[in-house]
Amino acid sequence: MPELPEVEVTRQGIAPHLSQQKVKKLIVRNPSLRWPVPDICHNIEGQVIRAIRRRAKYLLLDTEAGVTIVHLGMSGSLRILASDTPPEKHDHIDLVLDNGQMLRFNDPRRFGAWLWHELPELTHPLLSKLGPEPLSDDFDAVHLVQALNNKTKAIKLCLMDNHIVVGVGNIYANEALFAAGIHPQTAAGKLSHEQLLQLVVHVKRILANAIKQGGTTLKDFTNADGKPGYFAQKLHVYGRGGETCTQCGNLLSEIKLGQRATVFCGLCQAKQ
DNA sequence: AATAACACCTGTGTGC
DNA sequence: TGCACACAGGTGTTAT
Repeated sequence: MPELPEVEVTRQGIAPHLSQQKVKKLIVRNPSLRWPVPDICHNIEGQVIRAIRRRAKYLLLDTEAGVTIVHLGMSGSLRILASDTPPEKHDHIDLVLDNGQMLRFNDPRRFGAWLWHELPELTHPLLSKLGPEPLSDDFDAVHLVQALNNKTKAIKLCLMDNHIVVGVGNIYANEALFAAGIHPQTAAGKLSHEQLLQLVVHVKRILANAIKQGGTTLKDFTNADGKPGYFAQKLHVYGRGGETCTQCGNLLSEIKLGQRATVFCGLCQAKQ
């Protein structure tokens, strides 16, 4: 479900409900997520949630005692509900607040994660080696030139590599490459400075726009209030293999890159 | 060191 | 209707 825009929309949705609220109880109904939910996560009980941050696709709940780290994986979602709402299928975790509400974590595929870290700094192994945030000034053409220098890997795979830039998943990698007119299989190190500049501009524009639209709802993404996102109406290539290019009318090609569906226009994104 | 493939898991859609 | 199979928004781990 979630790429960076969906995670950010979730953060914005839950933050007002959680901020400065005291946690009464953490209920872990099914601890077998991507990693077993550690018992130490219960350290959040009795704590006040000071801030709700996002780093890459991780959500961070800050307290005096430590940080809860949440990842939604492929199919996870968070909802704010009344704390007496009966759990349904795949409702694995409830963070129950003192005020009668709770944060409920649902994840059918269980690729998501719920972890605990003692320090407010982002020193957790999952967070310490991440590349820059795509919407920050640290993500620019200079950074990409340096990070992609001499790389033979396909540019699309590099865009989706968290060491190079975080938060760009399969949907937005396809969309950004189309917008920048770059063939997804191009060796990353072969791109010109101008092409990398274009890529930076479009990654930022598309992600920012998707956040503004409430994220992309393909099948089941909803925000914390249960509302869908509307960015799917703006997708130019993702999920449109075999259909016509919105730019030139050519039929869009579909291939696999890193076992992920990759859609592009052979004319607008000509190979180098 | 860099790249490619695999793994985790459930739900859904397709074709027979 | 049932079954087998491919595929899905992610990413750490293992193999090459």
